[in-house]
Amino acid sequence: MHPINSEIRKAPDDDLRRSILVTSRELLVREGYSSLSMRKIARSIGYSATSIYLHFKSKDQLVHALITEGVSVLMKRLRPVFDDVKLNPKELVRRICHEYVKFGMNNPGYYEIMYVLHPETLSRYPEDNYRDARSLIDRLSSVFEKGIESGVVIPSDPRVTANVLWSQMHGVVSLIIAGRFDRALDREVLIQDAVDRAVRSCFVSPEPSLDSI
Amino acid sequence: MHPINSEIRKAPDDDLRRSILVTSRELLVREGYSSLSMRKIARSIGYSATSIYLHFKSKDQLVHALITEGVSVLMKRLRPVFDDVKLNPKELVRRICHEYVKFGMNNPGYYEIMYVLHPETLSRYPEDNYRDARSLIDRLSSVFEKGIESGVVIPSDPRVTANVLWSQMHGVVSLIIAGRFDRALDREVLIQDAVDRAVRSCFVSPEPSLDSI
DNA sequence: GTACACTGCTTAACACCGTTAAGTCATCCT
DNA sequence: AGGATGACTTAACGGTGTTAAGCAGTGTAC
Repeated sequence: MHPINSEIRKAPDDDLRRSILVTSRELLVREGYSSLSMRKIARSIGYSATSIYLHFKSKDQLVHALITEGVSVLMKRLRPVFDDVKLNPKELVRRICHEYVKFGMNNPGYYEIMYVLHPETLSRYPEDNYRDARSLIDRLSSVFEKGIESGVVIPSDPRVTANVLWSQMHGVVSLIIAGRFDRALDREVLIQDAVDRAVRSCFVSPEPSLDSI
Repeated sequence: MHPINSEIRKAPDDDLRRSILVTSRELLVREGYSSLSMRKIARSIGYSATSIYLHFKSKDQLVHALITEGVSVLMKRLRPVFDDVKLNPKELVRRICHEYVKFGMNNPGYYEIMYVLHPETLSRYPEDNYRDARSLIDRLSSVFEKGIESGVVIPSDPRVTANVLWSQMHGVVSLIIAGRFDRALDREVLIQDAVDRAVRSCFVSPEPSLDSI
């Protein structure tokens, strides 16, 4: 009960844990994952670096907690779209894609730890924490499944379709975040084209030749 | 002229530079970028860590050299496909996609430093070294350009098309390398579907309705 | 033939990093 | 009062990239 700057004492509750999370989130959002260090976090909250280990077993586990936060932010953006009953499948998928990309653009720090980080860094990320991220893919799959039944989606394994769609969106997002595209290209045009292409590759094209019968 | 293990003297030429490159390439390929350290490289070649700085201004610059290597390996795989005059545009693009993905699968270490690494790590990568990578996109663009002229490619900005195609392939490759897909999904099916979709989204579909006129 | 500069490499050090072990001090319980 | 507990600390280990300074041979100039 005596933090490094001993003037102020914290309440006995585990709000140290909370302030670790808050501060590391700020650091992540502001300066990116590469400059997220235990010591820097500790310095920011006025505790010693080792005190973080009282609440998180390792840096990995702290990052896992941040990933969980990021996933829930993303879900908060996507859920209303999934739940919008007024949307036809095609519009739904299009909106999902745009929301996903927008999340990446607005939260590169979160995006990085969620989807870009090297596998060894997040080894043993608890399966439970993947549940939300996976449920995202599952909901997308079921949209495709129904779409196939009603004939608007090109028949294919809906789970494969969902995952490939995801990978397509991940492609644009990660390359934009990494600053890999030619600067002469308009980012918005790129995104629009990628989404258009992705949606088009899933849904049957409106066939004017059908009503010729 | 007295390496750390002073039994053997190197020839006076700059083959220390070469052996740094060889060793770091091996380390990169064998253990991935995350465990590529100056000290480890130095240990492997029997020199002190600081001797690397006599040939490379920084780790970044060493990585840049490795990136250049990687790009040339990739180009070696793609060039014959681009130059294969027997291929129609659609088959050409399909083969290019498959070669690109195969390169990523076979060289995750290279792929990582070439396309995944965080932007700040490779800040100030000399523009010249991008030339090859960019020429790749340029050649793809011109394939699309000609394809549009001859009516087999869906009209759109060819440069945008090429970049989006690239991003789609990057999506699958990077997610596979990062081990992010559900393990239940077959990797090959995923790749095949992604490539099919990508190609389909660029080329006009064979229209059976045309000959009904 | 000796003095000097140069080259190619070294060791020492700095400021970071994640993480573990051991210690300290206030509070609570008996 | 005294011991246990809990919350936090400092010290340390081994790792990182990088810089500064030093050292030993070689080549050149006088």
